[in-house]
Amino acid sequence: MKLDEAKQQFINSWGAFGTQWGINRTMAQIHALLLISTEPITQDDIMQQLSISRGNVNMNIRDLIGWGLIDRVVVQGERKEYFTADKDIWKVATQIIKERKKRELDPMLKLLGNLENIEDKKEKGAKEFLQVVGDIKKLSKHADSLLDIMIKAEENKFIGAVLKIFK
Amino acid sequence: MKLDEAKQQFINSWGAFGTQWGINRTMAQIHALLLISTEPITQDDIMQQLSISRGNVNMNIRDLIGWGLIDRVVVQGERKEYFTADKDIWKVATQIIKERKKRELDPMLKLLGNLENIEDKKEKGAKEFLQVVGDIKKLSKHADSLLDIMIKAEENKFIGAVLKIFK
DNA sequence: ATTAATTTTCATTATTTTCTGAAAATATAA
DNA sequence: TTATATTTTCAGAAAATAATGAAAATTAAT
Repeated sequence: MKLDEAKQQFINSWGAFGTQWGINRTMAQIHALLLISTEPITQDDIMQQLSISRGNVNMNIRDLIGWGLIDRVVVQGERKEYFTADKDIWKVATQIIKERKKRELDPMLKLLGNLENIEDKKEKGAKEFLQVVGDIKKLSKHADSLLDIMIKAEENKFIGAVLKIFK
Repeated sequence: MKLDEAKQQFINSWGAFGTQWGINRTMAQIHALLLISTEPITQDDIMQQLSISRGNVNMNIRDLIGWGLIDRVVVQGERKEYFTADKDIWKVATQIIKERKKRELDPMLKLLGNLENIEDKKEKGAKEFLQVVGDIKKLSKHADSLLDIMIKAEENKFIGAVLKIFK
């Protein structure tokens, strides 16, 4: 396989994987493109490389910045804005985990907490309902902790080493 | 909040969360409904409770069975089919992890392996590309191991205990 | 201050995904 | 076997999501 071909396949596949994870295909593709771009690139470069409109590029770039995955960079003597993505994949993963925790896990825990405050806990079926809700809450908290461990493991060699024992 | 209200909110929210994770809203709702149903229920029950068509119910049930999240059960003396969901949330999580590993992580590792076979590894930019691809591959393998640990932790108290140290 | 380049917004359009409902297939009972 | 109940399929409809492109806003240069 040629390098350009491989790059193209990487971008396309990344987009397809993104879709499965509930992420907009184009957003994933832009991220992929930036990951394998050695130099910062402009919105026009992205438009041209992915054959998409200016508006589309602009909106998705804004989202990616919101996710903390890409950054604007100023290129000396250039008027246009340039963009780069952090190439450190561990940091990328950590950042995604942090954001998803904030955007999804936290709201979920809040919801489950609310659902536990039902009026008549003696009512038929209440026990089973509270059991399921309680269990999901417990599991969510476990996941929360585990993700924190992963985030810490990125900086802490000791934890990383201990985790390896179980592999 | 009344129990019925809480149940309804659980179903709706579960559907919304599902959407964020790339899962069909209705499928998530059906799963939620089955999680909080104390007895097995029929397709007609689901149609009625969620106000959706027979075809929709049937297709999503088939998917949920494919995910290993729900089961058909035979009710003595009844002609209709009944369905239940496993209420053990740890098992549910484990099952989802197993399936996603199979459906997403494995194909991803295969793709990355292919991308490493580019013809001219001396070409300009090839080094950086291979670095990113290699790093993602490494990370995916780590994730793979970690998920295996989680699956094991479901059965193995010792691993669960060690993981707790870091919380 | 005026002009030109660049970015952002957002109403409209296109695409993708999901849902419906009726017909076909299958299974059970009479 | 024939009739009836139940499940499955799938073409077309509806809904949800994403993309376009041109106008508006912003920014920088002259």
